[in-house]
Amino acid sequence: MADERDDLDVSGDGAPAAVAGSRMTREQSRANTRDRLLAAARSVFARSGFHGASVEEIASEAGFSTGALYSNFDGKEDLFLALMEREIDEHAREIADAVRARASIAERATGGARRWMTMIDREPELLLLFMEFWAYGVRDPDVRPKVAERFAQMRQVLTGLIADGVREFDLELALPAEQLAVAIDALADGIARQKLADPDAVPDDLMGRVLSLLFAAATRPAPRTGTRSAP
Amino acid sequence: MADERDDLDVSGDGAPAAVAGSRMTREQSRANTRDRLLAAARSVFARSGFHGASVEEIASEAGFSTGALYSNFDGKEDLFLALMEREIDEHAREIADAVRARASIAERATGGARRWMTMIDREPELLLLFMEFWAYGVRDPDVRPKVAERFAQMRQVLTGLIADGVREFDLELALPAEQLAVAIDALADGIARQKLADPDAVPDDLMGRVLSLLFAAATRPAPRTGTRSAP
DNA sequence: CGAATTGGATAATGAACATTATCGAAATAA
DNA sequence: TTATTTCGATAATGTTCATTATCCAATTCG
Repeated sequence: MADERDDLDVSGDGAPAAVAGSRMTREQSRANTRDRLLAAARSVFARSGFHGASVEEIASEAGFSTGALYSNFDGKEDLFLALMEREIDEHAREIADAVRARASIAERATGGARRWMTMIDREPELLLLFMEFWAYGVRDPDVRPKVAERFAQMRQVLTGLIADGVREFDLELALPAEQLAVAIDALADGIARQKLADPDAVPDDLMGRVLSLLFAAATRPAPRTGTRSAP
Repeated sequence: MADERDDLDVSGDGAPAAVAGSRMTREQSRANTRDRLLAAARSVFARSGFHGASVEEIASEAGFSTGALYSNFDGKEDLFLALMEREIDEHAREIADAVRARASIAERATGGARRWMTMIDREPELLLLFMEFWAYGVRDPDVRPKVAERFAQMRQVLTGLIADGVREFDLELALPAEQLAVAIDALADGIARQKLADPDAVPDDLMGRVLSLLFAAATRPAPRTGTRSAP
C-alpha cells in the first residue's frame, strides 16, 4: 500500500503553518497544531468576537476537532489569552520600530501616531477583539490580572520609548515617563475606539498633532547636565 | 358612586419610582413599569455585564415577568440602548456642570478631569458596561450607528464646552474644537480603561495634568478681535 | 353596561455551545 | 516486536437563555 502520508495540506493557510514536509517528531507536530489552532483562533475571533466565536468553529477552521483544541489549551479563555499575548508582542514591536526610526521628537511622535492609525485601518477587528476581551477580562477576578499584565506590557514599551527620547535629545519632562506613557496609551486606545465606531469622526492626522502638542508642552531642554547639548 | 378617577397626576414623575399611590392610568402604569425595568436593567447589567445578564433576571429584579419586558422593549438590545441613552445624558450633564463652574481654562480642564476620575471611581461597572456594549455594537451593522450616535452625543457636549471656553476667554485654537473634543474624549475613555484594568497605574491627577498641558499647547490668546481683550 | 384593546403572566420552544469522557491510532520506548 | 504514552477524534452532556405563542384581567371606549 502506498504510504500516502503527505497529509493533504490543502489549507494554504499560509501564515504560521509548519509545512508537514516529512515526518515530524511529537513535539514538532504538537507545536504545529498549536500554531494552526492559534491562527484559526485569530481569524475566527476577529470575525465573530470573543463571545460570538465558538470553539467548534475555531477547531474546525484549523482542520481539527474540539478535542484537539482542548488537548492544547485549557479552554476558550486560555486560547484567547495565548493569542492576545502573541499579538500584543507583535504590535508593540511594530510601533517601537516606527518610533525609533525617526530623528526628532516631533517626528517620533507623528511617526508612531501614523503607524498606529495604519494599524487601526488594517486590522480593526483585532483591536475590537482586544477591547471586547478587555471588558470581559476586567470583570472576572481571575482574568483581570492577566489582562492588566498584557496592557502593562504595552505601557512599558511606551515608557521605554519616551525614556530613550529623553536621553537622546537631552530633555526634561514635566511628568514622569511612566505617566506620560499611560496618557499616550490612553489616547491611542481612545482614538482607536472612536475611529472604530465612527471612522469619519477621526481625521488621520489628529493623533499625531495632539501628540506633538502634548510633547511640546511636556518637554523642555534639560538644564546643563554632563551630557553635551550644545545650543 | 365616587368616581375615584381623579388621579390628577400626583406623580411628580420623578425618576423611576411612581408610587402606586392611587389608581394609575394606563399610560402612567406603562411608563412606570418601563422605568422600573430600566432601573433593574441598570443594576443587573452593571453587575453582570451585557452578555452575562439575562433578561429573566432583569425582569424578575424589577418584579415583572419576561413577558412584561418584551412588551415594553424590543428585546435585550433595545432595552440596553434605552438605558445607555439615559445614562449618557446624565453623565454628560454632570461633566458639563463641573466644567462650567470653574473660572479659568486650566481650572475648567482640571475640574472636568477630576469629575471624570470621580465618576470612574464611583461607578466603574457602568463604564465597563458601556465599553462592553460598545464592542458588541460596533460589530453589528444595525447597532453600530446607534452606538456611534451615543458617543457623538458626548463629543458634542465637549465641543460645546471648548467653544464656550474659547469664546469666554477669547482664545485661539491650534486645532478645530471638534477635533480637540475627539482627543479629549479619547483620552478620557482611555484613562478610564487603564484605571479599570489596573487602578494603581493611573494617578488621580494625571488626567488633569495632561489636559492642562494639552490646553496650554493648543490655545493662545486671540489676536485683536472686536471683543475687548485689552492686553 | 358590553365590547374591544392591551399590559403583563405563564410556559413552551428550540437552539447554541463549552466542556468532558472515552477511545483509536500513531509514535516513542523497551 | 511489544508495551506505553499521548495526540487528537467522536460523540455525548447538560445547561443556559433569548424569544414567542397563548391567555387572563383590567382598562378604555362606545
